[in-house]
Amino acid sequence: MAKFLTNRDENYAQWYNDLVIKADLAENSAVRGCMVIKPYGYAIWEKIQAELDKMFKATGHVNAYFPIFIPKSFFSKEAKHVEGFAKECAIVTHYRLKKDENGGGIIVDPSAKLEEELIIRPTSETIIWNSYKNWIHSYRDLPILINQWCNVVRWEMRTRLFLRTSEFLWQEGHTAHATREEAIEETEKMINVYSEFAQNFMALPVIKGYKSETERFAGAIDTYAIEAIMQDGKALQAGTSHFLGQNFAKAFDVQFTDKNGKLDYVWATSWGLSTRMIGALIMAHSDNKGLVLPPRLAPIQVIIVPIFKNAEQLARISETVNKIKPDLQAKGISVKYDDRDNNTPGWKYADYELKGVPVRLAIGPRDIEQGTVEVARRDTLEKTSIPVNNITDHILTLLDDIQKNIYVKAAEFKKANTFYVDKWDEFVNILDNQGGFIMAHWDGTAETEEKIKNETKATIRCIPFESPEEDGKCIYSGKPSKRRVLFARSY
RNA sequence: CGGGGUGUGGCGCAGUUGGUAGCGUACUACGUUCGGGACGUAGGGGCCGGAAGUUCGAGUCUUCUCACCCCGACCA
Repeated sequence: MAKFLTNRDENYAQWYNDLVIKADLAENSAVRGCMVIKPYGYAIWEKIQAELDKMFKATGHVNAYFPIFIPKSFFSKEAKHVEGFAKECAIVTHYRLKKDENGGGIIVDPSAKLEEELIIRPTSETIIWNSYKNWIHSYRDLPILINQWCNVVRWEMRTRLFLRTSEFLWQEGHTAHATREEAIEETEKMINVYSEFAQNFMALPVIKGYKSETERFAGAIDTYAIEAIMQDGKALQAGTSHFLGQNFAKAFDVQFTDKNGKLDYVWATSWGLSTRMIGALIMAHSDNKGLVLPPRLAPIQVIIVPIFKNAEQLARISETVNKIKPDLQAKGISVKYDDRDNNTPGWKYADYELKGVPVRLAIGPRDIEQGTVEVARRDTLEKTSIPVNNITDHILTLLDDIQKNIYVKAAEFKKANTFYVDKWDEFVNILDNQGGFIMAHWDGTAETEEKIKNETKATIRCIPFESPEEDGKCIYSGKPSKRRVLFARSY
């Protein structure tokens, strides 16, 4: 058994941390709160980027790049926005170092103080809308549908690999529209893109919904989010899409002339998804043997392990591998052949299981004799012997099966851990003892939301789009409510 | 910023009443192994986070300091 991993059921947080390190996804860096994303972890991010980027392009978006530095004055133009981010900003105040006259070291040159400090972007609405001001004059300039892939910095007090780091990678879309309706449509479109991505690629079932006013993005009129459940019953916000109204247009004075020659402020949206998704991927599917990656995001989909006693045997096995590997690759499957002789097959099995490679092929002398390949799937750990001549087709369907199975498993987990609760005792009891998603009535006030948060650490994750209207009473205050909202403790 | 903890070969750890550093693992070489994390033999690698002090002598005692981790408040 996984003697190198902390047991998931004994210490979930430690299991997660161990897994990130042992699977070689990332490590802590010399800079507090910042991680080094190692090649295997970055390869997952590249997969996420590639798929999302395709989806963005397919919905009419283009990529661009804006500066990492934002003049301090830009930030204060939108009141709620600055309020929301002020407490976690990194600020550049100088642009030069010099030798310390008193010691051997190097100090900040006091004479190189910036006229205006620069904020390292925690998000780019301000710098982008400052540009949009110059780009937009007429309704003919709209819509602008731009995305950028970049890093952002939010000076968090406590950090965890992938889930919350001071610097993280993400994409942020920033769109500008002529009408309120169009902007809302865009906001909805993008939360749907995220939701489809989560379900189809990450094998992660999510709940789409509105954020309550207190949980809303700083500066947004409305925030839509997708929320996923992790194996410890906690919720993880996996992506957000914001309807910004005319807030940023007004803050940056971005007006356009409409078809009737009338001047109006531009309508905006923004939406983002970050490297945090890798954390979600890990926490949603993995087990005590290590990662379980959905095939569609796995950097290596098929690993081939030869079993050999000597060079001649390896040569014969390699002959077979050299036939099947190109076939698999021709079908777009990423395959690695691990013919290193410094580890035993057993060691390699354990290692690739730790790394979550969906399918493992083992080929030994016995297989060569019988014309078979041993196929092992990571999700169920089942092993079967398959004739070598139809291995490609078998693996193609197997990868699909695994993708589906991981999704179904996660969906069943979500269902089994979603509770419809009407009594406060039960609400508290579930949170304390098993966790999970709780669908309960809420009176719609920030006061009640705050009280529930203080007493249980549970927050309103979202007001689900698909929550049907039903008469009920607030779980906390007993006041009337029209629909259930999603409560959970969260990351 | 509050509470707790840890700093000793790359990693994980031990180190007794103070006596001049050891184990596991990883690494290197050779040999035997190889169908679920192999084994043997031989090697290389550490001024014990930093500073000051006590002492004939400090990984160990004292004081100060730095860093990191975990739990809370803040957050994608």
